[in-house]
Amino acid sequence: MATIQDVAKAAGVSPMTVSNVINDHPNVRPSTREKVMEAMVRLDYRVNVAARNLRKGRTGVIGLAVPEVNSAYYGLLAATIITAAERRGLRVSVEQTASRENELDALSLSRNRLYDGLILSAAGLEQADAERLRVDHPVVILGDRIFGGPVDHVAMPNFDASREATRHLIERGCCRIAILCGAADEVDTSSLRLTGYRQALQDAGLPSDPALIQQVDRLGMREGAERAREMAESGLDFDGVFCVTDSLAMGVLRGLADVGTRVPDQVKVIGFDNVMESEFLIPSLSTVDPDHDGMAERAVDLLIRRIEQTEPPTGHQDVVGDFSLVIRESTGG
Amino acid sequence: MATIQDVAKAAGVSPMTVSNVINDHPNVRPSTREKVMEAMVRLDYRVNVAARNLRKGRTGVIGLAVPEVNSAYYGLLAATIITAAERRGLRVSVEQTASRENELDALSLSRNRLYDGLILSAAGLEQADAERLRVDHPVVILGDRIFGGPVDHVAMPNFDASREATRHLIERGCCRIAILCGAADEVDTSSLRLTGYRQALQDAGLPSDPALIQQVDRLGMREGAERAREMAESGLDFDGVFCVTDSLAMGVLRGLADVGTRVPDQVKVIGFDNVMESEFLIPSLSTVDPDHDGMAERAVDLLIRRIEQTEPPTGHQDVVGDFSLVIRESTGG
DNA sequence: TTGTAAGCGTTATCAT
DNA sequence: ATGATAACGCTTACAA
Repeated sequence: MATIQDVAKAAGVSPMTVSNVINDHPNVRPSTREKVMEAMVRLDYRVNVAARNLRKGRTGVIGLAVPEVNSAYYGLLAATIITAAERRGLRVSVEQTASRENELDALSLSRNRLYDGLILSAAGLEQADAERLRVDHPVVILGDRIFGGPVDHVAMPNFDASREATRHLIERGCCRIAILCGAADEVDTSSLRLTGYRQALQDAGLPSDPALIQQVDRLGMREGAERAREMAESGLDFDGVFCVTDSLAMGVLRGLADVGTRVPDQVKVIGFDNVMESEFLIPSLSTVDPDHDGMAERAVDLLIRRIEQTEPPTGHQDVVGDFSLVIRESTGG
Repeated sequence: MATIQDVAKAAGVSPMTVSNVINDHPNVRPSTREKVMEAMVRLDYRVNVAARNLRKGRTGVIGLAVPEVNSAYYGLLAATIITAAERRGLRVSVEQTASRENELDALSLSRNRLYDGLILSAAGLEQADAERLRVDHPVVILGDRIFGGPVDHVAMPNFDASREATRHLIERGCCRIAILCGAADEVDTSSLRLTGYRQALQDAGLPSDPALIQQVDRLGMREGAERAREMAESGLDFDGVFCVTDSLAMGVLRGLADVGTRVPDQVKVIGFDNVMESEFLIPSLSTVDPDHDGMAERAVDLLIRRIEQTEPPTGHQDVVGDFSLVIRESTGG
């Protein structure tokens, strides 16, 4: 493995000149550059990134930590962040955290030094963990469980969007609307969306029946399908379902089909995320379309700001994204 | 940012002793360890990974480069590889390549030094690029365009599985079976699967009608839906479709629904990949279920072998994975 | 059991 | 325009 020294020797110049050639510094005579280039090719020289990182204290790579990589939503999130970062000349490296402990690990600087900064999409962290976010390293949190923490934060428009989604079901004539969400024990995605749902019911003067609040362990397709079947088979009376994620909604569509319930005729279904798949489902899925691009852009911008500033972090931002509703067949087109 | 030196000073020992504590070396007196630990906590010491990498030449992280992160198949692939690597004590960092050029970049040692090795899921590389794979760095290729190259290689059972999938359609009574694949100009996923399809037709004594070979630009849902509509609207006579990916198949199901064609009654559809979603589609999707776990295990094993061996690489392996068929509603259950 | 010295490969600074 | 020197933070080899 050739080093800068080897190239320098081969080209008959100093290591510094080789470095200048590599980094496109201006003051290199064309003939010298030529010689060096030739030597680099001949020796098949590759820069040692570890050494460069050590010296520069920068890698040009940011980390993105997500709870799972095999999920429609996080896949979309990753793609969006990668695009936004690319525009700013940064590469992205995606890691799966899978557990709350791993989320905290991802934060720990020890793992972190490979990246100039970290975008952490946290599902498991709670307000109680907020203090542990006080790291002297650029971090932006994507998620809903932590506000006003010692860290920049980009969140979904959970309340407003859920209210709109529920209102849409009401406008389409639903009056027994169920919500499918996770255990909403504290401030998290599910509880925020549940609040929006409740508000919409109240706005419309509809009663809120606890039996219609359906909580599942995971927000995945399987859980959605199982619960939908149970709801139908138990004789629960409902004519609309607001699912707090599109994955849940995909499952619900399937579960309702299993028991012969027609969507949207008998029950209307709306999701949240506007995942790529939702457009192609049968029936196609009405859903909340968060401004993924805008939020990704914002998250990357915030992170870059922290990366480039030298003073200790201060004035942390809480950004809430935009959204719109996409109406498709599952609520009657 | 505290360094080992700072900790050493604070604890009244040498940097080496601190290093020994960090790395759990045996010969450290408990009382010394105590002192050092205390100093580390007090100074909030974190090891600088860049420096350690430079010195050790190892990172404990392997890279996984995929064409796109927002795709059901690559999401599944990433999750499977991560699981397999975790079992072997390695962390995985996922990167999106998006283009053939980026795939070659990912290979280039310059990017690569951040990882102990790279698993490259190559979509764009061709046999012509094989020589460029001759890198003195651990690499395992996942994909179908390169065989017998200077690199370990894990491939899907493309031919056999496609033949089985097509045969299944024939057994279910289809005799005008279309295939939806990418431009099959050379050795790649699409052409291998196309060959299996042709073989199955021939096995059954069915004619192979060129009009039934439908090539699309991308193997995504949108392309599947558009092409299915075109096929139906153009009056093409077909009663079965073998899609070379589940994403294509998802689109086809949607496209056929758009034009009022019933699946599986009028047309049967089978996919390839057994992506998470396929179980929950309406109708649920019959598909080839490759042995994802086995292949991931194999890829990680091969990579580790290369990482741990010091001699120049030799005896490269071409591994082909296992598969089974999953029969669901889209071919009549 | 602990410490010293040297070097991993690169680049910033300053000198020539 | 080019080069000498030192330093980034860590660990291996060896000495004490």
